[in-house]
Amino acid sequence: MPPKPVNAVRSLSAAALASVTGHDVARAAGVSQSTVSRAFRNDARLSQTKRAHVLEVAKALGYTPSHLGRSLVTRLTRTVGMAVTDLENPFYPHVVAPLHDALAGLGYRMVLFMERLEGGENDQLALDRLLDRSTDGIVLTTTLLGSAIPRELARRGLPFVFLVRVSDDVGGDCAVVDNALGASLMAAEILRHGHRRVGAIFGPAETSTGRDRERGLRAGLGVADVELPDELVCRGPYGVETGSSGMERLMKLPMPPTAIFCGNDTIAIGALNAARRRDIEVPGEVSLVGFDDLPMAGWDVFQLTTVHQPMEEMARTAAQLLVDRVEGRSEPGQVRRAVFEPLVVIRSTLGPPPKGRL
Amino acid sequence: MPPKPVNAVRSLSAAALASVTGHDVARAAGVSQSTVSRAFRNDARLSQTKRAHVLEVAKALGYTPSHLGRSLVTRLTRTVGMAVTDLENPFYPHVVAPLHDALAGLGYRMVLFMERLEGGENDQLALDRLLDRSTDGIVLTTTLLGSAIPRELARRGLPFVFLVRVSDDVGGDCAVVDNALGASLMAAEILRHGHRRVGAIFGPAETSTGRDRERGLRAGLGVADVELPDELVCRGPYGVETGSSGMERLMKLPMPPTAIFCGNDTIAIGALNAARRRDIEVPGEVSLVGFDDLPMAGWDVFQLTTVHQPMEEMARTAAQLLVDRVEGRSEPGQVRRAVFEPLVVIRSTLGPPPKGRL
DNA sequence: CACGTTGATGACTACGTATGCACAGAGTGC
DNA sequence: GCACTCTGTGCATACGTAGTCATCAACGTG
Repeated sequence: MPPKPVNAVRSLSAAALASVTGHDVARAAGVSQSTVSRAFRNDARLSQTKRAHVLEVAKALGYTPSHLGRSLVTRLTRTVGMAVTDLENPFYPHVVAPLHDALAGLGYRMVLFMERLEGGENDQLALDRLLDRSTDGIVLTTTLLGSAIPRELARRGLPFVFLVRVSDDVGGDCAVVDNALGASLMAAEILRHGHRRVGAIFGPAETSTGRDRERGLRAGLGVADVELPDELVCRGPYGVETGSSGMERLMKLPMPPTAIFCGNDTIAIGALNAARRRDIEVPGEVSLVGFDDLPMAGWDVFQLTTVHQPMEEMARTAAQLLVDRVEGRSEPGQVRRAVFEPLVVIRSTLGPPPKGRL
Repeated sequence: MPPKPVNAVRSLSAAALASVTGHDVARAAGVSQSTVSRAFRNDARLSQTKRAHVLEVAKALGYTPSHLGRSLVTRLTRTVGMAVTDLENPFYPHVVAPLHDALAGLGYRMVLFMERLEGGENDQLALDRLLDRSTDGIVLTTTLLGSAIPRELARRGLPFVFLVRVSDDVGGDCAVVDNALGASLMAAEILRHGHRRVGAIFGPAETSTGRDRERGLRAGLGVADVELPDELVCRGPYGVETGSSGMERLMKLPMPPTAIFCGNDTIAIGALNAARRRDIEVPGEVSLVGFDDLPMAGWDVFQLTTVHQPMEEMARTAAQLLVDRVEGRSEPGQVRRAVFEPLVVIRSTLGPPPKGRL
């Protein structure tokens, strides 16, 4: 009786990659695998002649050491994860890029974790990917205030650092700008121009930036006894749409504000778009300010007055803080907070209030 | 005699992560590691009761299967690399994000490889990172025409796909828009408005998009015997600065063009900025068109007439093509090219030439 | 000349997981 | 009661690398 035909729908052989390993190089060079490993790691105990020979053979065979094998045994991946929710927001590329470069400078590679939603079962899946040891540490940039993620990371002992935003129920190293201070400085600037009827389009209240910038603005205006009545306040996610619809609503009011503080530059740009659409002059009829100082804010079509935060420096610092944790150079119990100075950048969307509306 | 004190400056224990492994779970649940593995992979041969028990114990211990261990033995990382040079260019976030989502939908994660320069020793380092088996395949988006990278990937048998740009000396699956066609359609639109003196600010000649869009524009204008004299042509990288300086140069000419074709939207926006700076009316004094149709192009402050390319669909297709390769569903020798239809989007930066300058 | 000493190298194992194989026990048909 | 099939589980091994220990040759040195 002939053998039963093996009908298994074998998981299609993944292109049958003839991956060349250290053993192959060893065989071809007439040495042991250990020697190949040592040659690539420039181990001092290996003679230079043999090292040169091994490297030559390796090059001829097209050998590249496997990251998986190496990481498994060293228990170090030399990889850092970065959690971002919304890369299409013009803000994040400007934090991802410098962070990538900073990490590269420290010998680490960067992996992007983009998660759309937070909460629910989805959350567990996302968390698993953070915790599966493919990464030595995590940079958190889009954490919501009540997020379970930092808590879970702390519980599992995976190093992390907050960048831009923080979550205050779980302590952790962070690199942020002083958002409240920045907003209050901008409030002073608004007051200095003579505004007394001020509106705002804030970002989400469940983010530390949204909350702190609101707090700073209110405090700063309070100095001159200027209030921020509810009817002059809008709120929404950090996107152009929020600014656009907020602007529409505020300017339709019987007594619209003479200046509007926007939660970030993206919102401000959305507001500027609405202004253009409705033929509202800025700053002629209404002044508009942002926060972040995106490169875009300086473009001639915008010339947005805004609050600068030193993104490159913050990213560099976050990278350093995280790597220090990963490599065990930080005190385990001690939290290191890097708070940067905001800087008001004067351009041309903030002017005096229109005559007769003061 | 007391033992000699071990003074070794031991490589600072990386936070001494008590990583819990499948063996730990097995011990705690009173089963073997194999059973733990089977529980997590939902192996049919495992009884549901035991599976439930194992998962419960695993959850209590906070166990997450190691990506390294798994990938090493399965020889599949379920990870795809994406090579990008310049994330701060407003274009790329809009390709990274949909690609990430498409890959996630297919069960793959995405890793970003950002390399600043191409060429030189730097190149070898970057290449090594692509080839170290940390990835099942690569999406190439910023390939230069003569690049060694696709050649090397092909030689090593690592699957890859071109997205947006291609390199023609090495064949490979790709998802691109028909750039030449798009540019020629735009040329027809420019002609239809009555322009005869047309200028251009092209992207880099060493990119397929730069080359093909130029070719398409010239061909499209040629239909009406309109030439593109050298003095009306600028070239530069795909950034706002190129558009800005190009615009300055062209509009200072004794006989400036009445319409300018820009290599992409970013260049066009740079040109619009220069126009704003110099108080040049668009399209009153000069018409301006772009290519890509970034979300930004539709903003009220720009209202840029441009050529749309279906980025989400292209990204989805690229993801599918690559995964087909990785999982061995594609014919090894056969190249699959997905070429998408461009679409001219009429907004308000293209109008008739100014009277008396025709 | 016996004995450390040094320097260079290989054999071997661990890392955490998946999986082929063996095997135990329960059920089934005759 | 026996041969047989199933079902569930554990054992052992492999994946590619780093690093520990042993080995071995060459080389002074007293």
